[in-house]
Amino acid sequence: MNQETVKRRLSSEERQSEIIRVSIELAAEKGVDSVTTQDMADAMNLTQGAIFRHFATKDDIWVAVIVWVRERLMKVLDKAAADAFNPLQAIELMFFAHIAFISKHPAIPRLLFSELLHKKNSKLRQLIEGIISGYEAKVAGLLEQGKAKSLVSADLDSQSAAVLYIGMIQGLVMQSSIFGGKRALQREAEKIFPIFLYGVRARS
Amino acid sequence: MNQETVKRRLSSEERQSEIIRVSIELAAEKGVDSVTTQDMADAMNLTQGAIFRHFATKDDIWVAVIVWVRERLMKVLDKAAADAFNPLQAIELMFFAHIAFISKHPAIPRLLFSELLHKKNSKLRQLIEGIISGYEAKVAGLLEQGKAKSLVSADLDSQSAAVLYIGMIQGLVMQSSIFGGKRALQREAEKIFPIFLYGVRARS
DNA sequence: GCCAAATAAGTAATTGGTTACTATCTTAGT
DNA sequence: ACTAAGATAGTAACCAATTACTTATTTGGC
Repeated sequence: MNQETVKRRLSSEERQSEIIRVSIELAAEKGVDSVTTQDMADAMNLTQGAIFRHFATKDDIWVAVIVWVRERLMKVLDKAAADAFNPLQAIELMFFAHIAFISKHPAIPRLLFSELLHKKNSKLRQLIEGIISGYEAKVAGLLEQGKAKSLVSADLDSQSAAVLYIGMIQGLVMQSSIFGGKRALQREAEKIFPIFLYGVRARS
Repeated sequence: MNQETVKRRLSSEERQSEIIRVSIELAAEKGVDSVTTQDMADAMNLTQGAIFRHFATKDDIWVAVIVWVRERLMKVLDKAAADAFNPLQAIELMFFAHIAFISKHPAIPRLLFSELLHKKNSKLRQLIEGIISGYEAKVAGLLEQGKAKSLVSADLDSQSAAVLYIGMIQGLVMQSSIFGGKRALQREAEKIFPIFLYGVRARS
């Protein structure tokens, strides 16, 4: 046994982080619903039962994953928006920051936009709903600010535009899931965003 | 036992149709992945084993469901597009026909846009990919026709616009899945489509 | 038109496999 | 030596698929 495969014991906190990490990886590979606790254990050279030293139930793992995603995603989005000179640019920077985030973590959209929603688990459902409706509210708010600065069409329905914004991301994810890898996602994002922009921009 | 509950034997063809029907219903209620053959059997007052007189495997059921959806959806879309006076109107009519179709069969988007894609089952994956890419091609083609008639901006990327179109539907589905029922879906659709339209239309 | 034989739909029970979760024992790290 | 992480070996529930058997429906020869 070399240094690499020596079995070290980690603190529960460290293991929780590792479980969250491998869960996201595995979800990217084979879909959220088909990730088993055995898969997780295998991915970190642990026995299946050991998982339950650190999480009481499997659902708790997904809750922790979603919380992790929320924190990271919000940080990325806020940071991107902070660099903008105007509300419309803030939306643009957020969009491309989100796409870059997805490129790095392909499981994210699958976690937020998929079947997980429809399980009875209300904690998970509530979390995901909170993230998405919060996101929509943020986009809609920026669009309203854009209206005040005459950057955005005055008769635009901001809420609907925010739905279109979210859908744009979903569409891109589906596109790349069907046709290709990460590079395609970035490239397609650059082509699709101007269409959205024309849709919301103040007409001259 | 009254007339209603008398157990009649149905031909395999009839049973297959019934299995497809209840599978779609159940998928709408509890998500595709959590529909069991027992659920199906219960929903049609049959024993679980009897399902396998009519389909060799459970996957074959989902394949049949997707084929059914493809046929119905394509019929609905073609019919809608046929009534249009120009390519842009064709896209609009298709869009609202699709929304109406989803309102009637809420499981449809969940079947096409969900985890089912990511299973190894290549037959299913191929089918769904075919439907979506065919749909995109149809929308992109109409947009190209729109360009020829100067209805659509000449510098529009039709393929990307088609992705946005698909995403618009996904966004609406997610919206209504989170916030509400069918009426909301139709109403939101009417508010969101003009934004897409402004995005692709020829600028004056 | 009748009826026995063939066919096919349905039942009940079971099989083999998977999965989340647990009880008990072991051992690494401090 | 004590504590907490991990191993081992379960259990109960669930699920797709199969088997042996039953019964409804169809069909072909008269």
